[in-house]
Amino acid sequence: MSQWDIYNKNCPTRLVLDRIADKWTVLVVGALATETKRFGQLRRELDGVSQKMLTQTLRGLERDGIVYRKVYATVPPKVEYSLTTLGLTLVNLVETVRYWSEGNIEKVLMAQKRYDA
Amino acid sequence: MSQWDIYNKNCPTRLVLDRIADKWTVLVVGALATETKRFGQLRRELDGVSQKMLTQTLRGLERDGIVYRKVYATVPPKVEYSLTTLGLTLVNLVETVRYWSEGNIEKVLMAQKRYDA
DNA sequence: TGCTGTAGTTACCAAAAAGAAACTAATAAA
DNA sequence: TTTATTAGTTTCTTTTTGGTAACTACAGCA
Repeated sequence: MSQWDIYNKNCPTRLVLDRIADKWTVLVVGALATETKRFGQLRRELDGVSQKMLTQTLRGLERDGIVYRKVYATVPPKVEYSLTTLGLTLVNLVETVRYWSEGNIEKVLMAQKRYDA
Repeated sequence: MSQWDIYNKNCPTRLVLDRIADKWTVLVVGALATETKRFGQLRRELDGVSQKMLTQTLRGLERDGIVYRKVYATVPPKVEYSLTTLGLTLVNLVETVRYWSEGNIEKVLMAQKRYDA
């Protein structure tokens, strides 16, 4: 039993919850699970993400020590993103989220149909 | 290899991702993991949730077949919420999220301090 | 000479999310 | 007779979010 409690409004763990219970976070961490990738690669992979949202998400993850950002001082710029040790501990979690979503979508869609009727 | 791909913008699994990669969803499912609860109980447990957000979250989860809502036609009203079979398959996932948050908050806070300096 | 490519930042605007407060119904208790 | 109770809904307002477009640097290529 720790001092932290996510059910308490003022507990800082709420901030962590906000970060990882986030669509783009799940997709970014999943995309970086196997290999280092450049900004443009991520942008293309995360279909539908805007440049702004991707930058924001990556900055947040970098700040939280989940993603490592390596900048090459070249022109045109080159920036590589990878998971930190801490970030790697999230991989299992986000893959479970993905598998759950892809594995239960049919049930969810059926439930929605039933509800809407 | 299924027909679903969460990395595709138009894939309906994105909707499921939006639902479960959500702060209140994580907390609600966690709160209902062990027992059926009434609306007011949930409201008190989920510190900081507004009535409106809780209602919205519960409706969404009910629509997706994750939460079951049982209404007693009494006055004052009584409504009980519980997890469906589908909802129960989410319990492990949301508990992992909670444990990760509570277990890594210190590392995250330290990383933030470093980044902000 | 001028166009392309990369990984951003910034400003602006529209849309959506979320908070606050007021209102409901019928019964039981004070 | 008034009041409290429960689980909402509704309206209004504020805040946050997110999208679009414009701008940057400089090397390489036609």
